Amino acid sequence: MDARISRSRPSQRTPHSPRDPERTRAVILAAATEEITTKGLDGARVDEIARRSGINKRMIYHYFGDKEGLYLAVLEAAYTGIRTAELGLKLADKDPVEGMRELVLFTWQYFIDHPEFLSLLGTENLHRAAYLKKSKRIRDLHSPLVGIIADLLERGARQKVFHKGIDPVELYISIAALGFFYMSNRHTLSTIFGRDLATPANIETRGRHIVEVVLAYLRA
Amino acid sequence: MDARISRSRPSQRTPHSPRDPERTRAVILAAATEEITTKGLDGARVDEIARRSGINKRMIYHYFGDKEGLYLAVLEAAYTGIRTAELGLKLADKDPVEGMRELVLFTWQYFIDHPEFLSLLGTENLHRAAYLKKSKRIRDLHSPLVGIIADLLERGARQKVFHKGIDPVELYISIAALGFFYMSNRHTLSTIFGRDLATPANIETRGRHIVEVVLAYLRA
DNA sequence: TGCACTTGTAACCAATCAGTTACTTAGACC
DNA sequence: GGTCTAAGTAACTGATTGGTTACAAGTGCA
Repeated sequence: MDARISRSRPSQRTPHSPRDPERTRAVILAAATEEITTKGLDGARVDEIARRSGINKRMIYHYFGDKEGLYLAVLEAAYTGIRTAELGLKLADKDPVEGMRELVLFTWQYFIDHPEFLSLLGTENLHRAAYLKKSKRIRDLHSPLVGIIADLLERGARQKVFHKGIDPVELYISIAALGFFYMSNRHTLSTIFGRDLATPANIETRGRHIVEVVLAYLRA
Repeated sequence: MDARISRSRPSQRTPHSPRDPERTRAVILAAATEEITTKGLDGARVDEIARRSGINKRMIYHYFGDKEGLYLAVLEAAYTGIRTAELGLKLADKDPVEGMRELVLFTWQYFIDHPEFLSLLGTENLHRAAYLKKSKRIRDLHSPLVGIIADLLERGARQKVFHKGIDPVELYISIAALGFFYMSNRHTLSTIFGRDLATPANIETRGRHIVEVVLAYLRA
């Protein structure tokens, strides 16, 4: 969770001055993200978010309107976070195979580093994306990955290292799926298989496996 | 949802006689599954389960103890359902490639037919598998798929159609992942990509894609 | 028949929770 | 320094919700 303290004057002058709306907002958002991704939207308690953040409940309603507004802010921050990270990927002039490997590992690493994003998507899908549909902000936040994938596929096909006719969206979903499912379902899977999937060694192994699967599929 | 009316006398004689504990239990369980998989454990309302099933709340507590007991019964029924279906797969003497194709499509089809199972796993993972860990019944219900996969992998490697050294658990997770993620996250994915992933045509396409990905990975 | 147990109903209760109100304090601008 | 507005607190409220109680009626069996 990134408190994302901006360059506004109060936050910089005194990191914890009595009056600092931006900091207050950020602290509430961080606590809400933690609470909601841990317990789901219905399990999350506004009182608990107030307690954890050390900020009065009144302020939560002041800044976010209601519980739904707070959830939407958490959801928007999460999507903004991944889209921002995705923009850091510069694969336009990389070898297609190496570029694809990098993209797959980037996606995998993002899921490892941001389990709260996985939980949030789980919650949102339980609600049939009702809140996501409400947020024009998020819907306009297109992922650059599909475009990057399409470019890599095209160049790879021209160089005859990838086969032709691969749908970039279908591929993107598969790349995400191979990592997402492993991490988001690690608790039930670990229990059923009697092995902890979240150890560094197993996570490392999984990363190599995902790359292998994807590259094998692409191969000409 | 399968009411699973047993061979007990009352249920058979009069399908809807005033006294029929097994039917009552089954009806409650069906309504609870619907409610819990639709709204999650915390979003589910016991009163609503009573209303939907047409059975008094008192009876729910009589048969299942409390809300948690009811949830556990739903979870156990869901796992029993998939394990039972898996036992129907007889691939011991099939060609490895054809057997694997059949196994992949079986898994995919199961997810299509049982969206409630996907939601339930989502809910359970949000709770870090706390309830699954409590249920010895479920933990003892081993999936035969890992064994079937191990057998197919071994025979495929001997026939030189699959490469060697593939971990059956890692592969099982990937097979499940490629279908699970697509279906369980279809609401957010459909919204983000602006195309309905759940149309029969798209589901059909996805099934072919999953088979391709898995078989390409296995290839010697 | 009568007794014990199971199935079932409706009304109730204590706790919880999202959201509000009345009030205080700090700073900004004149 | 006085006034206006935003930031902040604590206590409250109405509705909901998991769970209970008191009670009725059907069933099996001695």
